[in-house]
Amino acid sequence: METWKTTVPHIELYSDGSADPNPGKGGYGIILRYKNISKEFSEGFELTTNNRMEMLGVISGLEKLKTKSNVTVYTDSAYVVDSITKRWVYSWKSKGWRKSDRKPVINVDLWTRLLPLLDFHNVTFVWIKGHAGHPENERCDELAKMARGNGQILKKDEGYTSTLESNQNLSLL
Amino acid sequence: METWKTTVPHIELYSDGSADPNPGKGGYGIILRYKNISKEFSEGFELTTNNRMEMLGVISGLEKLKTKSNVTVYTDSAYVVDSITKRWVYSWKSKGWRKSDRKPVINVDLWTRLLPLLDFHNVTFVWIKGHAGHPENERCDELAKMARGNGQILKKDEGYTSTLESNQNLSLL
RNA sequence: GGACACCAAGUGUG
DNA sequence: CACACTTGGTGTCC
Repeated sequence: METWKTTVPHIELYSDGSADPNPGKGGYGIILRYKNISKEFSEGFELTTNNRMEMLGVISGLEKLKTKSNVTVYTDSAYVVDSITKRWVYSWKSKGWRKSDRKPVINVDLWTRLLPLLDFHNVTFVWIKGHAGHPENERCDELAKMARGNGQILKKDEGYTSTLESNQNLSLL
Repeated sequence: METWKTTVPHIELYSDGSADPNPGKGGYGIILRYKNISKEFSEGFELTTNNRMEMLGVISGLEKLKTKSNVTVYTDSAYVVDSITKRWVYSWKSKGWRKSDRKPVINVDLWTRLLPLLDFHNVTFVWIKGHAGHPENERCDELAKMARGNGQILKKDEGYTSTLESNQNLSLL
C-alpha cells in the first residue's frame, strides 16, 4: 500500500451560500471537519450573487487547509459540482474562458482561484439536495444568512462589482 | 352619463376554495349578491387541488349570471387575482400557455374557461386576506368544507385527473 | 429543451 | 414546526 493514503488527512467541507436579493447582500457559511473536530466560518458581502457565494464557500474552505489533504466537499450547488465533475471548467479554460456557445464564462476570477486548490488537494465533490434535512447543509445556510444579516460587517465582492463596472463602461461607448 | 352604467346590474361574488389533503378532496363555496338578495352555492370534488377550487369558485359564480353584469369578485387567492390583474394569464396565452420560464402553465383548462367570462362581464377583482374576519369569506370557507365533507356526493374534477394520467403516460415512455 | 440554487408573494392542510 | 399548490424574478450551466 502507498503510505500517502494513510498519512494525508481526510477533511470534510460543507458549504452553502446565498444572496438576498439576488444579486444583493450575500454570504457563505462553511463547516470544516477533521476527525471529531469541526470549525465554522462565514463571511458576508455587500453586493454579490447566489452562485458566487456558493463558489466562494468552497474556495475559502479549501484555502484554510494548511497541508495537502483529501477533501470531500458537500454542496447543493449543481453549478459548482457539475462545472468540476463534468469537466466544464477545464473546457472553458482551454478555450480562453469561453463557453461552447463562445460567450464568455462568468465568475472567471473565482474559477481561476479554485483550480489550483483542486490541483493541490485531492478533492471529491458530493452534491446534496438543498432543504432536504442535511444537518450540516442547514447549519451552513444559517451561517450564511447570519453573516449577511442585520448589523454584520459586509465586505466588498470586488470580483463582482468590477464586472458591473465593466458592463457600465461598455454601455458608455 | 352613460345609461350603460345604470342599467347593467352590479353583482358581488365572494368565493373560497380548499382541498384536504392538497391534492385531495376539494370544494368551493360562493355567495352571489345582487342588491339585498344573496344566494349560496357549493360543489365538492373527489380529487383536486386548493388552487383549482379557488379558480372554479370564481368561474362557477360568473357562469351562473344570466345577463352581462358588473361583477366585483372577492377572493383570498393571490394566485387567481394576480394572474388576472397583473395580466399574467394574457401573457401565458400569447406564449402558447408557457410561463416566463417557458415551462407549461398549470390549470390551462380552467384559465381558458375563465377568460371568456371576463370578456363578457365587466369584472373587478379584489384580494382579501384569508382568515381575517371577513364574514362572507368565512362563510364561503364553511360552504367549501361542507361540500367536500362527510357523506357529500363528490364529483370528478376531470381537468385535474386527466393531467395526472398524462403525467403517468409520460413516465411510461 | 433541461438541471440546480437564490429571492419574493398568496393560499391549502396537518 | 412540516407538507403541497401556484405564480413572479435572478444567477448559472448544458
